[in-house]
Amino acid sequence: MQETFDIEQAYAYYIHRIDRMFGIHFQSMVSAHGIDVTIEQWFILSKLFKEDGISQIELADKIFRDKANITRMIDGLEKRNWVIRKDDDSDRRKFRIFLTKEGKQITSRLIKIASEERKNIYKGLDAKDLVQLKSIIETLETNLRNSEFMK
Amino acid sequence: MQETFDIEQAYAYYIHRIDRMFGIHFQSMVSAHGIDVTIEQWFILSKLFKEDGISQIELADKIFRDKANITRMIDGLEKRNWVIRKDDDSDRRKFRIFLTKEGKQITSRLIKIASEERKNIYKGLDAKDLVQLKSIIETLETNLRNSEFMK
DNA sequence: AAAAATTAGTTGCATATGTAACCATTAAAT
DNA sequence: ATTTAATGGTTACATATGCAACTAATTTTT
Repeated sequence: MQETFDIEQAYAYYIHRIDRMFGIHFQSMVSAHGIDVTIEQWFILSKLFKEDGISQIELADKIFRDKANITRMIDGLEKRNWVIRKDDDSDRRKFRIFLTKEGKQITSRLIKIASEERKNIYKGLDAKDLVQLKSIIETLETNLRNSEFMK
Repeated sequence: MQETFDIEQAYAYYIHRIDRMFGIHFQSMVSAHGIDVTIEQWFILSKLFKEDGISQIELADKIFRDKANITRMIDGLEKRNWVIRKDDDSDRRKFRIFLTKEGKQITSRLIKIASEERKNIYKGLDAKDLVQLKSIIETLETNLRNSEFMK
């Protein structure tokens, strides 16, 4: 068993590779349109596009980065005037993050760019495949979350 | 179309999340065994365990990082006496990377640790699921590689 | 109601990363 | 055979990241 272990059989490895490819592909794709955004900034922007006014902790949960990182990403987005922090009325520890007008514009552009490229990226995969992929990943997420090693 | 865009439907997002969970889970798992290794170092070690003596460029391709990063990772592994660089006889630009005795020992331990935890992580997934996951990811990889945005 | 514990967010520091420029060697073009 | 281009690897520098310590506000405990 141990002697025949093969990293090529390990899904974490495949997932890691494809994740890195997605990141590089995304950045190159948007930069071809003259936009400078990382894939994680894009995740944040599109989250906010869907649901404005969420807190930094909620964002941290969604993209699975720690809150220190979210602070710095929001700093960057705020510096570009794409998002704005507003105080939460009911809890003065919190901020609620909103897209500005410019933020909405750039996110719209990104959505258009990403949607068009999807045709190419998902070529050869049908709806059923994608449903299955999502379901498998959700199972993996659940198992990882329940692992004794995830706190 | 654009108005109904939803990041939750984007597979890059799911893949990114699960990748980060895998990374954190791995590190916490091995550190519970008193070992300090990142998941990427683990990828390199297990590659070498399977096929000793490959070059840095080959490693860079396999884990999809640039060669500058591989230089630094190999530096780190060499500093711990887990791997060793040897000159390539037929091409004096190249190194061939080998596991040392200690490197093989630690990799054996890691293989044992990872194999045991796999039962938990893949719980609820059968062989067919995993074959399908791999096949879908391979299609995505091919499509990304063929994209105009990947050079 | 005071003390203790949690929570949301920020900051500092040490380390990791991406990019581009660089060396040395090998391969290709002329 | 000499120049030119490409390849494998390293280095420098600016930026990004993970972690732990910290502040301020809120909740829980007593």
